[in-house]
Amino acid sequence: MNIFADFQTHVAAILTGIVQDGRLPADLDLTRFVVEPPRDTTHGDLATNAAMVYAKEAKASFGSPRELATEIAFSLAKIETVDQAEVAGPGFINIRLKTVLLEKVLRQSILKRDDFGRGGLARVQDIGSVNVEYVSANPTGPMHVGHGRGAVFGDALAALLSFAGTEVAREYYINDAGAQVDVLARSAFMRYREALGETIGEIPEGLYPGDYLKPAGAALAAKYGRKLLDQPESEWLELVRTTTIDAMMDMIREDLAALNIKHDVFFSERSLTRGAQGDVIGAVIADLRARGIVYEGRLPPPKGQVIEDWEDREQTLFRSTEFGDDIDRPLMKSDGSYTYFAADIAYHKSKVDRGFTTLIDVWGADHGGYVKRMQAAVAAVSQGKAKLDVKLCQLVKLMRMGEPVKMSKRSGDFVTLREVVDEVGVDAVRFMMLFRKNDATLEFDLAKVIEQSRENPVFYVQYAHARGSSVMRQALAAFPDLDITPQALAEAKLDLLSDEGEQGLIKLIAQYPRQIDAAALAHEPHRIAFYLHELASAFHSHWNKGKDQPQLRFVNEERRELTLARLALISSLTGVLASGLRILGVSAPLEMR
RNA sequence: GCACCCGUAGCUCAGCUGGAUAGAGCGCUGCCCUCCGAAGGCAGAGGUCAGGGGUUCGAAUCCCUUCGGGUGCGCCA
Repeated sequence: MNIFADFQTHVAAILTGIVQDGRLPADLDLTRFVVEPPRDTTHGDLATNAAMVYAKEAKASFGSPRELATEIAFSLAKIETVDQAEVAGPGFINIRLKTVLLEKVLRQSILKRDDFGRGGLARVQDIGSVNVEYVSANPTGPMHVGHGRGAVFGDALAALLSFAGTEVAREYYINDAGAQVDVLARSAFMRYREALGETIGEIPEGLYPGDYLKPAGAALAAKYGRKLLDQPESEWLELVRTTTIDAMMDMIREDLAALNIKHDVFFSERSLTRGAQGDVIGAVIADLRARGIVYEGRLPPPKGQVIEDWEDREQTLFRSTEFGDDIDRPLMKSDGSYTYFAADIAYHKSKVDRGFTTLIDVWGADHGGYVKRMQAAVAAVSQGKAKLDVKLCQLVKLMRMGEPVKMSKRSGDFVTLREVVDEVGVDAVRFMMLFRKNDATLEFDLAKVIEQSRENPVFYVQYAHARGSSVMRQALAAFPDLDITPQALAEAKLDLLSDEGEQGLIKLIAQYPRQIDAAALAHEPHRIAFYLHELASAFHSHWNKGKDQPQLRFVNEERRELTLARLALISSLTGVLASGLRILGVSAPLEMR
């Protein structure tokens, strides 16, 4: 249950009443106002700006926003869960709830457990089913840390959307069709020769030098012996390419699995031209050409940079300018093959054809220049029915004690994701990747994330969960026969939770469903990480008060009823922490070791 | 030259799609804690929200512009 959403409905109903009286215009957009926690908690439990938002429309019947606010507040005050509703400032309405309502929220959060906060988005609006495409790293080597950020982000976003009540598919686009996979095949072939005892020396410029191809070469040697050695490249290329891509994808899947990431669909770019459907890209282009969106034409050379071999020629162009792009985009290379963009159009059309209406692509920030054309393409192939949101993930700067980490040469010129995961663990990697907005660069300090201190947000949040669990154990030690099942806790005398700190925690817990909805709607999983940090902080802070004021401690051996009520709060709190952490893919430990 | 992203406390960053007196951690200053609910606690100082204009009841948030940083700019993916 989401009290913010509930009161959004209440206020909308009151406004509708005023509309029916003819004192507000009939076409009033009732989604414009918000019900939110007030900045200052002394103002009350909820606040709405409704009267100010509709000030203009209300001018005819109401002298000022405050006048409209007064009328809304009057109606709100009649709701039985409302203790008080008063107008403040320029026209805010501050609502103070009866404690029974917050107690009800607490009770529900205990009884619903994992379902508290779930499914809110589905009730608010129909998002349709969502396709999240993330990682999509080229199958030419192990994943590096930058890939990891996109991977964790996409995975958490998918989990968040799913929790919020939308259908979600997690998808990986395998770029297995371009020139670089041929380079991969040639690189693997070098390792194949090496595995058969040849001295290959330095890997030639332009090929992939990394050691990670050695196993692939050895596998080829084991499978084909010396058979391929004397064949021309045209004979072995496809064979080697296919097996090597498979090996690379296995490696990538392992890297992802180490982060607990699993995709539903791996979509092969190659399948768009060589699959059962034949040349899908050609078909899509033909279709768009018939609609006048693809044409033959010339492009001006780009300004501000010199392209030496610029050749002014007529080419096949996608009319992306019609959908907001800066320039029309080529679909065919001069050698007659499709551009990457052409394939990507067909791929995104496939998503649309499979029924997705919200497409989310997670890319590295260096692909920012590609966003407009892809959105144009989605608009074109879906006839405007599907929306593409592209989430760009910025760089990750690896640090150790404040110093930049030197790049390892062992497996190329980057630090692999696997190295980092092995060093600091999944939880630290996932949480830190999400404890920042996706489009802000991220400083990741390998030393700090494993520290057990307040400075380390991963530890701080996990510790809150562990501390809560520890309270439960302590309570059972003090009252061995205590029934702490959710049913029993929900029946505790929750009105005993009268301390300011306890009330603050309850109000924060009541915000969880709203945080989920807002984060899901904005496609911003980092909000959950920050919310959890805030919740943990409030808990630790209240806990610390128990040092000077023993009467605030959760377990009170003299007062069984009070202890039970406080355990109810703890149970709700750890439930929300665990729920949020699960969305982020971070474990919620029962104790810190 | 053009497009996109970023610019908030000394540092690293939030700021709930336009709301009330702009927040957190680190660092800094002061006090408390060595009778373990202290893998610390409390309090305080610190801001031209890069600069300037605009939109309106109200702007860190939206628009324009300047400056500064990043990314990209047929036939790479």
